[in-house]
Order: sequence, then structure tokens, then C-alpha cells
Amino acid sequence: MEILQKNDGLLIRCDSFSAAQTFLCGQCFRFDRDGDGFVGVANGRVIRVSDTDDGVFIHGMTAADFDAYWRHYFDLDRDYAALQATFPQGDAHLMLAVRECGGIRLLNQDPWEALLSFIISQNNNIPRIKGVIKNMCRLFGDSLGDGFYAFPTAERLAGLTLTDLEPLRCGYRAPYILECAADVASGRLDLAGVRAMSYADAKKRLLAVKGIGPKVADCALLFGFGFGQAFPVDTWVKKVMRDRYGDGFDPASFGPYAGFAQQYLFYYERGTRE
DNA sequence: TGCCAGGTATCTA
DNA sequence: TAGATACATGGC
Repeated sequence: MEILQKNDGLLIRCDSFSAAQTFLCGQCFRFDRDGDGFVGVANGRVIRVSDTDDGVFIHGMTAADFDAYWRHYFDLDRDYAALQATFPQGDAHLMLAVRECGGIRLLNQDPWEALLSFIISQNNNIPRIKGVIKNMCRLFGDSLGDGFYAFPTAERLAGLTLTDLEPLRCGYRAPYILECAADVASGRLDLAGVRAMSYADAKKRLLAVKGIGPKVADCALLFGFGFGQAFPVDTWVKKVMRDRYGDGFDPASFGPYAGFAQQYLFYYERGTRE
């Protein structure tokens, strides 16, 4: 990886890194198209990122800020070629998905944001998930200026009522949001503790929260807690499993980074690549 | 207009 | 224990 300070930002030259694939692959919900790039909020900061012929450009970024947070957020210290080499090389479909979607970086997202976002995502489509989360941030998150808002804290949401959440139009998920927020705010659900657990124990702990099933738990564990073996199975992945792998398929056969393989397959299957 | 969406809880046999 | 059904809402 090579990092160059440009006039007004940083240019990241790195294999296996595409802003478009990273932000469009369905792992996060707070980035939108902005001209020739993407703009969004993470870690209470607004950032703009563009693909260029010369690499990925992060607008207004300093090397110090990059090293302090964003290098890890974009998972840039991971060797993706080595990771992909752990996949079963005889799996032609997976190899094709990796080849077509190899610019995906699995973002190291905030655990709380990932957990709540995927609670909202259940039985929902991505445009509407983004809409609900955007409204939730606008109503209950701190203003960051220019119409951007931070993701609301668990403490803030825990103090709300179902009536407060009505403008979100999030349906039957509203009580799940309040219950999860209360669990986290009270310390009953210790997110740092979950991160320190084994994958099996971490999943078991999340499944004990009402509104969190196997799919939401695995999404949170993969995207927010750094468990690369977590393998979320949604309608799209079920379709891949059914069409390509047959009944009785064990995701563990993809290896220790099965979750990454899942993300390549999910993005490839949905056909929203660029 | 009807199907479907990055599912889960609950009921029923 | 496994399969069926209800659930809110709106994108397409």
C-alpha cells in the first residue's frame, strides 16, 4: 500500500480497494453517492471518498487522522490476497465473485452502529433501511453540520418511547430498537465484552436479545465485531447456497474468513456491481 | 397491484 | 423439534 498526501486529502494506492464496491456491497448504510464519489458518516465524522484512476482519494484527510482511525476502518492493514488464498481455490463460482468484486474492503464498523443497523435491516430492502437510519440519525443523533448527523448513542435511544420512534416508520422493529438500546445503555449487553468472546459465545450472547436472530447476529459480528468467520445467511445467500452449493453446505468449508467469502458472493449475486 | 426485502417471534402439530 | 404464519412498511 502506498499513501500520498495530495492537495486536499490522501491518495491510497492499494490492491483490493474500490470505494464503489466497498460502499455499495451492502455492509454499511450511511454512505451515499456524491458526484464522482461517496459521502457519509462514520465515527462521528463526515468523509468523502472517490475512486480515481490512480487510487482511492479521501478528501480533506490528513495522514495523522488516517493513521489514527481510518486505516483500520477501511481494513487496509489486512492482506486481502493472502485472505483470498485461504478460500477453496477449486470453487469456480467463489473465484469468479472474488475476481469481479475484489475491491470490497470489509469495514471495521462501530459495534453498536452495526448491531442496531442490522436489527433495522431485517426483512427490509436496502433503500428503506438507509432511509430509516438516516431519519433516526437526523432526529436523535448529534448534528455534525451541513445536514450530517452522528449515529445516535444507545443512551439517547434508551430514553425514547415507541411514540418517539413513529416518525421512523420502522414498523415492528421499533420495540427491538428500544430494547437493544436499553440493554447496551444499562450495561446488560456489554459490547466490548462480546468482542472479547469466542465467536460461538458472542453469537449466543447476541441471540439472547429480542429481535436478534442468527442473520442479524452474524452481520453484527462480521461487520462490527471483527469476527471474520461469521457467515450471515439472508435471502440472497440462501439463493446462492441453493443454486450453487446444494443442501447441507457448511460455510466453514470456506475457511476462517468465510464471512468475507459471503460478502463477495452476496454482492456478486445481487448484481449491483459497477 | 402484488411481490419482496441483508428475518424473527410465536404458534401449532 | 420442525414447519407455518404474522408482522410494518414501502421500493419496485
